[in-house]
Amino acid sequence: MGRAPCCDKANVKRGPWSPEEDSKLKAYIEQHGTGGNWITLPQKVGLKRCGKSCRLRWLNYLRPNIKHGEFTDEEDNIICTLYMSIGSRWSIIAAQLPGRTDNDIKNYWNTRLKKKLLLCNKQRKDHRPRTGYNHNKVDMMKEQEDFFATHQTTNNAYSWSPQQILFSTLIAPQNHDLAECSANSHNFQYSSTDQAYFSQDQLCQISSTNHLASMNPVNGATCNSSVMVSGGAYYPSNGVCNNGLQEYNNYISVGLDHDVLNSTSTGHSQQVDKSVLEMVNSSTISTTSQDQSTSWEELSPLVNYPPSVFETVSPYYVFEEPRYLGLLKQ
DNA sequence: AAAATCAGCAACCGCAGTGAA
DNA sequence: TTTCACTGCGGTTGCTGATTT
Repeated sequence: MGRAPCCDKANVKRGPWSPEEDSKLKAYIEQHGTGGNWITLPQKVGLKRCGKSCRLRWLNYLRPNIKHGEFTDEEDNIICTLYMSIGSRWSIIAAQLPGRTDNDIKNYWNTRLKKKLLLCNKQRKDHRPRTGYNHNKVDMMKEQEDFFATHQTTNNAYSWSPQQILFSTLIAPQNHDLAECSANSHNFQYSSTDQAYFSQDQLCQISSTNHLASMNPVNGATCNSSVMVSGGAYYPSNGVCNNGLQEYNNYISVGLDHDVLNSTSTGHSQQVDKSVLEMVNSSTISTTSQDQSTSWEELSPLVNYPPSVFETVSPYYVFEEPRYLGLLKQ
């Protein structure tokens, strides 16, 4: 037996809403509220619309304080940062942008922001050589030194942006008992329970279960603020968690070893992970329903990696030997 | 000027989660 | 404990105006 339809599709109006319908719905809800039941609402209002359609119209267009029009740079940054961290969880992202709807943000990302990012990336590539798998070792050494010079702090803790940490969790192995990579003064471990522990600094514990990555302080670490409302994400910075969004631009850009990513896939439910794997496997990611695509080569430099992941016995070999990441069984 | 293509966005669809009965 | 109505979400579709050929 199939699911009962939410309304009689033959007798409901579809397509764009007329101003009259808008004003009827708006007036009714402002006076009576939704009554907690969208299905019966159209009848009460006197509209030949599906309840779901009414709900959507109200939430995306009619409700008060909806912001339409251009997104600000700050909004762009928030969307990008959260997308890199949690993927296409539009409702969560929308919760961080007052007045914006998930639908708005989704459309904005799919039609404009993604292209904008790619354009930025292209311009950046024009100005500096790309780091990556084939990057020469001297350049990589210099880049790492620059990064650590910028990020290492007095108590020997690095600053991590939330997406650096969360993304590293997303690419963590799911089926391995325990993968570990250690270097310098830092250890970085992944367990098969999809959690990552910072064993050296004992700052945070990450879990990305239930589609939502989150981090919680352990062993006396302090956290001042949460980056994501729903996820309760924290990250360490100088032993204290600050606002990671401000640090979004302080990233180290690295190329991807496709073997590493291919080795991390099975059974992973994270949407970011899924899209990454799609990109890796097909070399392209679909951006719209039309035949437009964005190559992984273009997007990969936009994804940030925690420096520790790339620290190994010899950090300069890490790009050539995925097993050093602890992501492949040896 | 007309046709084709593109871009933006509102709206729809179907699935999963939730809670009441 | 199970069933089912309802809600919310993310992916997709298709319409419309703008731009290009």
